[in-house]
Amino acid sequence: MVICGPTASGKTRLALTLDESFSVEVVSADSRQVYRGMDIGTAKATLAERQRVPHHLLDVVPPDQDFSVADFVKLAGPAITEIRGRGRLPLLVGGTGLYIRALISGLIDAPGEDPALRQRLQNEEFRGGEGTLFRKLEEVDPGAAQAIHPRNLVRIIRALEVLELTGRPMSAWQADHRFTDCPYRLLTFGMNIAPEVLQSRIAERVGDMLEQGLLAEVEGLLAAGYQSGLKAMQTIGYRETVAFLAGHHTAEEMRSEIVRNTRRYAKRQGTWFRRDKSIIWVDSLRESARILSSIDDFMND
RNA sequence: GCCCAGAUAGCUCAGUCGGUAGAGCAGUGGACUGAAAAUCCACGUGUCGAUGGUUCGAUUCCGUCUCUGGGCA
Repeated sequence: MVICGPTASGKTRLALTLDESFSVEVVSADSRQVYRGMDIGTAKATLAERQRVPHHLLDVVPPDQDFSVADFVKLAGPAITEIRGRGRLPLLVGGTGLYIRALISGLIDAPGEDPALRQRLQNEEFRGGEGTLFRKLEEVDPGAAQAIHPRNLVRIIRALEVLELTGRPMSAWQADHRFTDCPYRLLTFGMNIAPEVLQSRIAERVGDMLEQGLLAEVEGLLAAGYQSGLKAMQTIGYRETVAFLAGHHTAEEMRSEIVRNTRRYAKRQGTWFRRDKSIIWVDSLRESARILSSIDDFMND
């Protein structure tokens, strides 16, 4: 089973509720909760919650180690197999849409990132001026160039990287793949929550994080040598706090920036999940009966 | 009480030598195949403070009023 939805929509709470009726273990599908030491700002399940229900894919790498979708898939697949081996119900819970999709439907079979190559490409764009890499992509992989916006440098670089590493265009890899494999029988719930409710929950959660010591957590990470340039430190809540500690803005600005960035993030998550027509949208507070009966049907089918 | 300056999009403001107006931010929608809490794209009608006047036509000019800021008493 899958529980997806925007941040602060109550996914974890629903997972814990389901544990009362089924014997579940949670597999977290969250690109930030994988980092050790980043607890408050990523709203990780508490230790008490983790004692009640086992959680997987939390705290798997230190913040200075790169982690990607592919790493997630490599770890989550076996975790699910193990849980089923124990006769328990694996519950994939998280807000990182790409991770969920990749676990369910796989990825193209191309190699992972090559930091040196990416740096080289980045430099090429910088020296040649904006649009250099896109023009190159149009030449070497017109299919990918058509699918990628000329200013989306991250994706342009990835497409060029795949071609350079494999000798085969990204668009060709994608044409073969198309997200068709699915080794699982799935029941997917999405957290349905009114925008106004979500907004106030986000503001409330940010307040809680600050109260619980987000500042101290970030100071600790910086003191441990995890610098602000790391991908992990670009996480919402962390980058704004780093900027505050550096004196770039006031405490109040920091708070409202975190809230605003979290809201925008939640919006992007909504866009991602809305596209998935297999999701059963539920209001976890009011529809627990409906959720349980959906699960019942699913189990007995 | 008197003088001056403002009042235009949710906010900050620009502008219309009289022909019903546009930026930034905020916001909304969208894309997404190894950076995904990342990255990227698209979207701007609002009694132009109220009211009377001049005018073919007023958000724009003139009068009065209201509110806000500043100054003088």
